[in-house]
Amino acid sequence: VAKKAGVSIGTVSNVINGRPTVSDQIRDRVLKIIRELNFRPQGHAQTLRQQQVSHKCIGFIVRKIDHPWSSAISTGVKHYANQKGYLVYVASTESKHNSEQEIVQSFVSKQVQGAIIAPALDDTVEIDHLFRLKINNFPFVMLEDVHGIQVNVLSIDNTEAISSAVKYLIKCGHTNIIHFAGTANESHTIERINAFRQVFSESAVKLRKDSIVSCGGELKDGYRVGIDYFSNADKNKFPMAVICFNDVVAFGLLSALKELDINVPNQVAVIGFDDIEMAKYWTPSLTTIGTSLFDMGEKAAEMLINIIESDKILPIQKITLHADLILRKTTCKLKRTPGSMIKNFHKQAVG
Amino acid sequence: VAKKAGVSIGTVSNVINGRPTVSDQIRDRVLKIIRELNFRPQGHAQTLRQQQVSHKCIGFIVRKIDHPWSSAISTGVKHYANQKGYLVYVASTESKHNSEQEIVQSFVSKQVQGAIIAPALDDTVEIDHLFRLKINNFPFVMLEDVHGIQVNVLSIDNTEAISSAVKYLIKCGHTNIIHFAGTANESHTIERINAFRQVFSESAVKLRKDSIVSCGGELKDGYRVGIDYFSNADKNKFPMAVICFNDVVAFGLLSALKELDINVPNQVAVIGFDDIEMAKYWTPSLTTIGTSLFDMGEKAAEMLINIIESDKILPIQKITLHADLILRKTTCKLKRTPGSMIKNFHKQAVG
DNA sequence: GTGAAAGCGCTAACAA
DNA sequence: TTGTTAGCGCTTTCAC
Repeated sequence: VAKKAGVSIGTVSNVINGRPTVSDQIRDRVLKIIRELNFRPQGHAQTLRQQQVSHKCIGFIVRKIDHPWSSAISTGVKHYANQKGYLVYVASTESKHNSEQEIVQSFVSKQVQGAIIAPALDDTVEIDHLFRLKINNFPFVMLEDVHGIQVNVLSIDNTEAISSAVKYLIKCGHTNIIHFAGTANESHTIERINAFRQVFSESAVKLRKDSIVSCGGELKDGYRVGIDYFSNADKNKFPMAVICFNDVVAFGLLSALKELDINVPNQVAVIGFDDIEMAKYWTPSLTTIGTSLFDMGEKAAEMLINIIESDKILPIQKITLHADLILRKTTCKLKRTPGSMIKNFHKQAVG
Repeated sequence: VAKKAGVSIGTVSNVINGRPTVSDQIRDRVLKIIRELNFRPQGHAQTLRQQQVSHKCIGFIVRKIDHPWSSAISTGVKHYANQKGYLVYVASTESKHNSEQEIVQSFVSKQVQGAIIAPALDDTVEIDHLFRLKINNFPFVMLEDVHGIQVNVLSIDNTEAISSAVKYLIKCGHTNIIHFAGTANESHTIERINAFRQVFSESAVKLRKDSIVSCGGELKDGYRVGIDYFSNADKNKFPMAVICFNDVVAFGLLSALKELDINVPNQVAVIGFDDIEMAKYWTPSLTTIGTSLFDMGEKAAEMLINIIESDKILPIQKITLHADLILRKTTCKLKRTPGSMIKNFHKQAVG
């Protein structure tokens, strides 16, 4: 290392670690050489030698870091982890599978002690890296179930959630209910679509072929698809109801409906998913389906840290959280029969 | 390690790394022992030995991970970093200073190669850890200037930003302009308050004593303070204008004003700060001050990675970005003189 | 106040 | 196929 450049070797170590047993003269010289060589000590070797329990920390792998869903869960994870003395690193895969593998691998090599993973699933599910983790007894908790391997899972009951939303809409008098679905390939998207289909198969209300609209999971998707769908929409179909893949899609849709002068909730009812903080503050405040994301984060962190701190191997846990329908202002009971509504609202829209 | 438990030692290594030169019988036995002992290999030692350039990665230290400002910048950071083959870890300090120190230290020990830091500043600014970084030639870029040390900085021109907003409001005919200020101790908060004061000192319009309202930086702060302030507000003071610390505070305020049936922008004009994505989609869409946060993230990552990849020490860089006023629907030119407005709007509010 | 040497846990190359 | 050994870059102990 920098020893050749100036003097000895243990001395350099003493300088770097600010030990007082070094003469000012030598210290200055060493410091100068270090700067000249742009020398950066290797943390790995330091911690290895020091046997320091380095800083305890866990990782959280999300699909999109700028999505409120991720952020809200992060906050819960962090809260619990910090209590237990762990730092949290958040890394985003952008739903790319090889990105997930890289991150996982880097966590292992960096001695991150465990991970919470919102998996980036696509069609060709590769889970080699998860097997590798298991071999290394690397603790991790998934936020979605993964087929083909026994893992710890904390997830949400999408089927029940969608079902309660659809049933509520039907009770309100809606017959024309559609779903703005999320990004293809994501397991939440698929589960929610399936749940949507299933509820209809068990109910008197019919599901139309075009009831499931492929949309995406972001604000701009909701807006774009909202404009596309409703600017050409047959007003005779009103009142309608849209269950959105998540809250931000719902926000985008609400923005589009506002622009098209379509009344919410009377002409079109909107339901979101996740209950992010802003849902309550939006105008009109958003009816949505959700469980406390903060609690979910805390729970995931708790599961993970239990595994980390146990010296025995714990049995696999699979926990499913229930989501509640939270009624706000983007839905309401329809006052009249759909038939009479049509003219009424049409008139209103024109006048 | 696990050698004593079963057989030899290099063999265990071979098993863990899935090398094919191991008999099934031994592999199974070793695997079983590993599981029994809950043995987790040390990534540090592995990478040290392998001299693998481990995965290149950088860290991003934010104050609040669930704040859209952080998320938006993260996205830019990640985009640029990934292009260059770096992973990004995001860690949040919750504005706690010792948390920042811990994270920085853990980055160093984990061989994260550089960091972008949104500093958690409080009154007693401690920057020992930053000095330590400099000694180690650890590359970092700050998103706010720090006194007492020469560091690389990418920041935003708060003074110019606030100034342009105030001037615009005055041009619109506003005379009663207030500021919902952010969290105390944060340098953005202080800079914006100072800028606010300064503009008035240079203008004909007077600043009242109570024009700066301590609020906070979150959605619920904007809502709470909005309700407090305007439910008791003297309607004679209308029209007013509020420059908020950031966009989410503005959202909270808009929600409060809606609840209080106060018209935006005619009775109260609102300006945000940051121009986060939702600002455009909110109803009414939010007038705000901002620079592209995505670009800012990219720029910060670019600065950082340049430093990392240079074998020489680069000169300190300080870059200030300009923020533009983005006019949307929460502000407008006032049509009449303030005097005549009062009765007019009062009537409207009652009717 | 400074230098030499041992050894952290692991992998890779080689010997058995 | 398995066991043995050197050595990654650093810190630390102990002579000097």
